[in-house]
Amino acid sequence: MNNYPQASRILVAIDCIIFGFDGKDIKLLLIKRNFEPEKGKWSLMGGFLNVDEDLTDGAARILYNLTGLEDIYVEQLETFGKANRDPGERTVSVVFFALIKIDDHDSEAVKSHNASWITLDARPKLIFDHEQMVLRAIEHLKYNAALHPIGFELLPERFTIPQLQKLYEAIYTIPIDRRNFSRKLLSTGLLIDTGQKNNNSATKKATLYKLDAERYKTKFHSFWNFMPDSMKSN
Amino acid sequence: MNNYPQASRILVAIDCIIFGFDGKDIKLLLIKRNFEPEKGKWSLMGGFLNVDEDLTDGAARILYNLTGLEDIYVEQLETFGKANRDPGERTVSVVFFALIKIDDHDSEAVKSHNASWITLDARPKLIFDHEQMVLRAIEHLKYNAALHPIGFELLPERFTIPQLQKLYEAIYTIPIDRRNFSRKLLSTGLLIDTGQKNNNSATKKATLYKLDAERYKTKFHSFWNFMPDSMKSN
DNA sequence: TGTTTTTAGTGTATTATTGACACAATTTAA
DNA sequence: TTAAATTGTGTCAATAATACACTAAAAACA
Repeated sequence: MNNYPQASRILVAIDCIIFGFDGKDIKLLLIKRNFEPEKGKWSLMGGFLNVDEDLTDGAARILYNLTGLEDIYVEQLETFGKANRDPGERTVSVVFFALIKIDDHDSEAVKSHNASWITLDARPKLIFDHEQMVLRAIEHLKYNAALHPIGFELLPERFTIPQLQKLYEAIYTIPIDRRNFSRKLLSTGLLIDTGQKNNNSATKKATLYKLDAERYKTKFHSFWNFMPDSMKSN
Repeated sequence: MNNYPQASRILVAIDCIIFGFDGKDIKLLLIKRNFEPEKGKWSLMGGFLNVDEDLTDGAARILYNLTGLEDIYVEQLETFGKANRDPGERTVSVVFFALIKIDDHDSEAVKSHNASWITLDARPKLIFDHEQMVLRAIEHLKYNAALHPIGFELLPERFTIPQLQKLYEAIYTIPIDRRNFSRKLLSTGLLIDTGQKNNNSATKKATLYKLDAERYKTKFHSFWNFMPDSMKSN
């Protein structure tokens, strides 16, 4: 069956931007390719869409292969379609944006793909247009973390408000007032006090919170103001 | 040259959501297909990406063919990739979101494509997953028009604040307080008073404004608050 | 044991923004 | 001239954001 005889069939790739947070820096999961083409160079984790596979399933497959995780936070980001973006053959790439809790991933799977967590500002040169994809993903992260509660996806199940603040300071590379930040976050009603305290701390132990899963789901698309207005200046 | 022998080549379609505003209702430019497949049914304007064509050029080509316009506001919206979304052959569709000044389009081109402007809530059943695409586009319009100055793309070069308000009321289907809306819009500094008055009015003539093009360009990505907080409720 | 240092948690005064509403001005038609 | 419709501007109270001060807890160390 061929309803569209004159149209071009094109390779459809999937590339994944995977962000993590180690408590101090935002990190990217990148692979050093031990396969052709471009063997030995750094790139995003990717693959090709199969002809009988849903696009979202393709992204989930690639993410699972690299991280061993099935319940990752994923959004479709943008499709990159410059005619010459892959010198090997015309390929359109659908880029996905993923946030993971950095300690949850399967380190065996990561190792077998020759992948590493790399701090954002220490990232190497990447193949093709992958650097543009990363820039687009950083932009997306900054934009969306200010409006929607996606930051939590980068933190452990239980987290403290100071941890959350360090995350936001890493995303926006600005200092944030501790007291105003705390008030703003607590006023969303998203945080549930677990009654536990953080033991990692060297001094006063901070309260551990978890997400109010119900409220998170139903209010995810409300606009919040997680960042000071100065971030969104005119 | 074939670097990826085992990967699938897939049709890549481009579909365009084209919004207009007639002063009263938000409208969609839809085509009644006079070609196979699905002849006689309604659909979005679309086509296939050529193998040597940039994705954005493909979208511009399709938009130009239908509207005769070259300087349309276009964003890439989302790529739809369910395996069975086109029963004819596996096709991935990249959907573009376009806003046009409804009086600017070439009505000959529109007629020759068998296209019509159709009010949003009077739209017919569409082929394939085009209804989902439209819903996604409406969501995008509502979300982005509240934060960024994209509404102007739907109005003539020179417009009045009451016209602008009617547009926002059509997008969100809520009444907006005239005085607060005016204050909010003027405070953005985006509007330049042309000194002219609108003649269409039956009573008091409203001031015609135009966009401050410089400020529009440089401040486009700032966050604004074009809608009352109640729209973005917790 | 108590003092110092560091980090966490809560409070408050000032300023800016928003929302609700009143009133004056302009234009056409009766 | 008057009435009706619409536009433009102003005010006040409530709310939210910002800048800052103080108290509490925990560990290190004299």
